[in-house]
Amino acid sequence: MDWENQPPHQARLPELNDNGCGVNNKVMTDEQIEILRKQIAAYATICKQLVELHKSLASQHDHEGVRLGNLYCHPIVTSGGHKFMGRQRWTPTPVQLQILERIFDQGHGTPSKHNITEITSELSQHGQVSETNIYNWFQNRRARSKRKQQAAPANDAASEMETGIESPNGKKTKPEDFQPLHIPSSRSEDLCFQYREVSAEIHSLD
Amino acid sequence: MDWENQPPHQARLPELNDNGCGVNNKVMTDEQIEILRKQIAAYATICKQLVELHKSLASQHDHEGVRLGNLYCHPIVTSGGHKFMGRQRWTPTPVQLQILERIFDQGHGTPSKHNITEITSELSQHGQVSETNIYNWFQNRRARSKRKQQAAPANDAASEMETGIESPNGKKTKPEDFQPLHIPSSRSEDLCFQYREVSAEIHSLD
DNA sequence: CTTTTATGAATGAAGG
DNA sequence: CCTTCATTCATAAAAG
Repeated sequence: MDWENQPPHQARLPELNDNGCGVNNKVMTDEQIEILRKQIAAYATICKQLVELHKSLASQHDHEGVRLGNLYCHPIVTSGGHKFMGRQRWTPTPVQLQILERIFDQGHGTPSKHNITEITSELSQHGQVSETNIYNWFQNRRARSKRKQQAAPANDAASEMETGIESPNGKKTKPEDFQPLHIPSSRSEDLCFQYREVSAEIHSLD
Repeated sequence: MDWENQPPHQARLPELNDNGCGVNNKVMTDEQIEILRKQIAAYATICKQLVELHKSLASQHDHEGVRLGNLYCHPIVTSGGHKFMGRQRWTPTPVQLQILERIFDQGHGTPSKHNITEITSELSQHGQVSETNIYNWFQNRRARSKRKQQAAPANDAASEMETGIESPNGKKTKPEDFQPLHIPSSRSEDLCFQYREVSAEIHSLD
């Protein structure tokens, strides 16, 4: 990695908005904005995939009690007590999450019983998981996705530049409100390809 | 990773929508460009760190589990000293808080949907707030109120409790427990990042 | 400035 | 499906 060694300087963009009017403010066209969005999206993809990679790599070597976050049944036999705290809440690994998201985004809002079984089977290759987990996940995902959609459509051509309001909170400011650029194709096979490409693009950005 | 540490840029032009040249393309201000650039910089940083992490992981191939499975961390790069992330959480004003507390104490254990809207409406007169904020507030308030009650008298009645690992010390468990060891590499506490962060970043692009 | 605490928000699971 | 709860995560605010 060497892209972080760039000297500090201001973002320089191709001056294609210089129409000779004497105005020298730097602006971006829709096209440029789109490019930037794609770049960021590409980074998101890479980051996700790298995390997955790490995750699965780690899980290979980590058979021990994983610290927080990971599933782990506390077989702590209720020693002499009548209360056992089975701290056990499934936490999808990044790999599993990606798969789930993909399936969810593929439109099929119908996770039928059979599909659940299939999905569970697939996810099991990346970590402990049960059908109930999958069922719940889709249930929650759908409900929350829906709930988010119902809010914050009141965003017209408002520009926060002039308002002076520091709060980005218009209505419901949730990260998942809309996904206009929810990652371009998350095919994990394209990692290397995307990696190189983005690297190059980043350089051109500066 | 220093290239994002740049001095305040010089050209700032708040208004640049129409320069009178008849060109009607959408444009971005320097500030907006700066935001985008920093977002990309953040991704670059993350990717770089992840790659390094991966390298060190790979080098110590069959080592003991390098718990990077559940990377937990704070900021997703704090550059320049600007808050460019849209990750801002709502903080009730004293007035709002007072109103909320009053409503909560009024016994209404039922902050139903309609009430939420009403309350939100009222609080909006005292500051920016959303229904989700209110919903969360009551949710948290109830949960924590409950937990506090069950923790208070548990001080001397601990005789019944087993010597289990879990030690409900009353309040919250110490977060320090979660970082027994991280990667055996340098500055390991800096290269954590969470999936959620990336998601938020991406979505905040809009 | 660093560490700790308080609390807004995210989410898996349970109930209806 | 929808609501509610419990637990955890992340961060603004407070403490040192």
